[in-house]
Amino acid sequence: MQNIQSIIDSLNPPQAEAVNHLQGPLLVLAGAGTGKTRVLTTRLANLIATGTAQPHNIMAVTFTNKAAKELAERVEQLIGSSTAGMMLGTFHALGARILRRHAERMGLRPDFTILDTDDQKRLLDALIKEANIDATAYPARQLAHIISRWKDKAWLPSDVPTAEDGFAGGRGISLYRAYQNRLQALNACDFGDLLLLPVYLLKQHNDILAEYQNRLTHILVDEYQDTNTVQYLWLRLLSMAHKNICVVGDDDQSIYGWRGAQVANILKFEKDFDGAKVVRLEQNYRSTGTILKAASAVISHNDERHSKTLWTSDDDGEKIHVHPVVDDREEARLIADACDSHQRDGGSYTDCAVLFRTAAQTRSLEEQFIKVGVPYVVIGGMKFYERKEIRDAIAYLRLFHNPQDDLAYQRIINVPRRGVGNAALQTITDVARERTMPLLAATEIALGQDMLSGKAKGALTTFIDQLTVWKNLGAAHTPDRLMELILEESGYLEMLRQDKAAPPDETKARMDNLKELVRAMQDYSDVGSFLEHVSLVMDGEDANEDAVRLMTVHASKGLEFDTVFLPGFEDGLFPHQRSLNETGVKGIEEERRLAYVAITRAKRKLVIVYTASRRMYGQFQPSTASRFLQEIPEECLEIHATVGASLLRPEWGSRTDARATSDWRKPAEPLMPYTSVSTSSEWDIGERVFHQKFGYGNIRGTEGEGDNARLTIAFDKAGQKQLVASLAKLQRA
DNA sequence: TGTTTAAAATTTTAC
DNA sequence: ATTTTAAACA
Repeated sequence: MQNIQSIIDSLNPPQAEAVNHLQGPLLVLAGAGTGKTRVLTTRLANLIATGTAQPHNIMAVTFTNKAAKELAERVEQLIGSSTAGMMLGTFHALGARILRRHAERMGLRPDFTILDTDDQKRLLDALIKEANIDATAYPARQLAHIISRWKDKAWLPSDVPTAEDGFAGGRGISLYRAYQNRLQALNACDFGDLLLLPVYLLKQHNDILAEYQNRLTHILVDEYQDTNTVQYLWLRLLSMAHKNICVVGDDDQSIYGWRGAQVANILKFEKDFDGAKVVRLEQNYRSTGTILKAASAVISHNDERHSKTLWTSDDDGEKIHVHPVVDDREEARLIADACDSHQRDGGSYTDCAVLFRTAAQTRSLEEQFIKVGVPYVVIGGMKFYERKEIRDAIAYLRLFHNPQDDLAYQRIINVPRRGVGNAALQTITDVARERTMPLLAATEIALGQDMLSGKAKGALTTFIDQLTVWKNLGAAHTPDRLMELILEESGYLEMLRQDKAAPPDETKARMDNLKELVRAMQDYSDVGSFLEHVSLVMDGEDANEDAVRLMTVHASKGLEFDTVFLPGFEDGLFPHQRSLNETGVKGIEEERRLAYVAITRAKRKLVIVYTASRRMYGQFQPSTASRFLQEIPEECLEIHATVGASLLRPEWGSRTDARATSDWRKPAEPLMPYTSVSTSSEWDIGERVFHQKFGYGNIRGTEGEGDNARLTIAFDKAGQKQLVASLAKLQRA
């Protein structure tokens, strides 16, 4: 074990104060780059080194798997032994662990399946249709989001106030109830349940609560500003008895309000936990003075915050580079070129990160990076486990592991094609419903009673037999070997090989992905633990290759880079239009915190880019500089107006033009802060319109609001159609 | 049942 | 513009 004391001696006074405060509630307000992780790990090590707590007495919770992993590794290094006995992990992972241990009490079996968003959507879609609700007007996505928010508030169906139910005329709650019943029947949980059910478990069973309270005498929470109501209740229940809870966070970096996070949790901590000690970390060790000044200026426009003053002993450093460009193509080229010259100058690609507001911006950047030949990795993009072939393979495993998993059954029963069509599936579904049993069991009944036609009968008999064979082999084989066997014997690999519609390189990529999956499975001793890994550890481990990092601003939280590029710094994109017209000042404040996070990722150099015109939905949209750019003091900035840009927007002028410095940030058109540029909700019943394909028509009805508004239009020639207002490109006739 | 064609949806952020 | 989903067709 390293000498903890010598490490504590190297900390600055507030850091040391936090590390030495081991009993009672503690709030550490840690600004960006102030050594938060260092404090967290050292404090954990100190708990153990001083004998205040044994590893198994400690619960340490983070939000991402990456953070959990880093925490574990660094603590292990400090204490010189494993953290295996510690309750250390993400909220979701720990929730799953608790829930599996006591599954029966919540009406589940310990081997329950964790559904991903796709399964969830599919299930809800079926329920919406069963309830005879128009799925176009009330999409499953939306319901999934609503239910998720309810779960964030720790509401079971019976807890939801009727007034809160705006879905399909107040039918959301009954759909939620039906959904929970289906989940239970499937022996499955969604992500929200991993947080919600443990809270109910602890609330309803005093013996279990007492057990955890006795065991977990010290609780540590990272990113406390991102906790939602369920997580808060969870922490409260567990810490009630001993009050040894230490939370670390930064209200200025709360960017998950849309996921139910309550900034209020961190703002009211001192009230919640009487006598809480508060420590502020304000010395920044990451960024230059200029970057810090810019970030502070931007965030100071927010009202709801613990005010704090970040400072650094570092120099001002380079000014922040601002590049107005013509369009997103030039934007991408500029960034790719800059990364290239950074590398030529002796830097490495890994120093550079491109952070954008929306995932959709990835593509144009990628294209340009490929063209210029700059290596890149997309972090948190299309995740490995979301790929179709991977999900198919996993569906086989799931059905193998949990025969009640109807969703997995539906996914793969006719993949590869076995001749099991709608007719056969309907028969099986009927049997299943009649006898309330899973589809797989129903299939066996249907086969036994000879209810299926020739082709389906043969195919399903073979399939059931195969499953039995795999089941028998399961014990003898390692999971990876079993996976190989299933892929080959089910004919899945053959299907990929035979797929003539797919280009050869894609077929190869799919095969490689499956090989990678098999390889990943080698680390697991049984199918169950692998499936747990799959559902919870979605962030793919990134190789340490020398490549520029591309990611959303959300994905960048907690990271730092020498050089940061911020493309798309435009009103309507960053801040995003959705947040502007939705929640008024709340929305813009969260966007501003997001901008704060983005800026503070940079250690030395920050490059902001915005375009005059951006391709969106396949067509060009004029754009103007972000209002956040105007919140940065001018002395922090250095503007690089290119020739192309000044041609397109003369008012930008050139660098040498004295007027340019004062005018460049003024948008060409007056800002319309809280209204949408699109045609949303401007349409009224009875209006006469023209559509490119359908011709002239009259609006018969409108449904919903904003960009999602749906119009029912009776066209003269084409008949009645339902169109989404923002996509239909309607003109007034 | 499988293939072709046309319409609708996508773009907020993610555990 | 590109991708996904539905429906019409063979």
